[in-house]
Amino acid sequence: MPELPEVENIAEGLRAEIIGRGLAGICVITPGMIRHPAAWKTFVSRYAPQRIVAVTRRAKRLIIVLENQAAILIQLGMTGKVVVMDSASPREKHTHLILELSNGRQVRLVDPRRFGRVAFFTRLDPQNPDPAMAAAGMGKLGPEPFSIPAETFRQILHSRRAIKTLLLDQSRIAGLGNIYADEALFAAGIHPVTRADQIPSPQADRLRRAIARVLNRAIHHGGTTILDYRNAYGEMGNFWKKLRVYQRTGQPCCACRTLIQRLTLAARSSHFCPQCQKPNQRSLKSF
DNA sequence: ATTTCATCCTGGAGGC
DNA sequence: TGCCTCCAGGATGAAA
Repeated sequence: MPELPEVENIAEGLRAEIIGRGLAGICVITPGMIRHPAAWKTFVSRYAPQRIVAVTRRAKRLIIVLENQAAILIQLGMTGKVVVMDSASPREKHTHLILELSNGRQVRLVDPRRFGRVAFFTRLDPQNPDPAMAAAGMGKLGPEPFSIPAETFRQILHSRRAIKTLLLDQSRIAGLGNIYADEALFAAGIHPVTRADQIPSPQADRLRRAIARVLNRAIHHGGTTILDYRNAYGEMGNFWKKLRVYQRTGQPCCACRTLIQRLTLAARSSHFCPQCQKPNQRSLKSF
């Protein structure tokens, strides 16, 4: 399940492979994956012969920047992956989009569950992509999780919702998914059901820094591979070896040996150490 | 307005 | 072995 660190690694791998190459053609295999624009066939025919000038990322969205500020956006959803292969190599099942490069290589989007999506832009500012994405109906994104000012973070936590639920809300903070939300909460010693506005500010600041630290470490280790994630070279990430709570239910906590527990919150599993992450009184009452 | 919930979709796991 | 059911959860849009 690609979250921010996985997308960052994919972008990094893609940069070396495709920047400076010409985009010789775009092959849409599954039109249902294209969410924008409705007239995407026009984009495909008109903007295909362009040079790729950059590969960037906004939250979990991968942005391939073309000349004249045209851009292709890929959101990987749960099971999406991007691979670069020779055009002659056999096409994997569930391949939905192929970008043909001028050197005979291909960028392919493979996504068994089709939760991912693709959008084409005739004009998107790589420094400020949010307006174009909003105009495409892609939903608001909160700030990137690195370097959020303490005061901004305090405002984000001003909510009665459980902190875990809040961390997964992309319109509040963009880029966290279930894995790194659990890992950041463990690192900050906060129980997932804790009401966000009941977290004392020293602990809130610990969480703010834990989020950035966990994501940076995951990027450094090539991301986390649970099932499907691969980088642009088809390699698995190594961060799963570093996970402290995620999918470790019943295993001893790395800090205190208490067994990791799991609970369902907002229809998602949360993993936590009941000893290191004590719920406060308010959250106990509301849960 | 805020928050929750069903929905999309396939593959893998476990039960029988 | 094979069939069935359940589960995984990112993002969205409808409903409470």
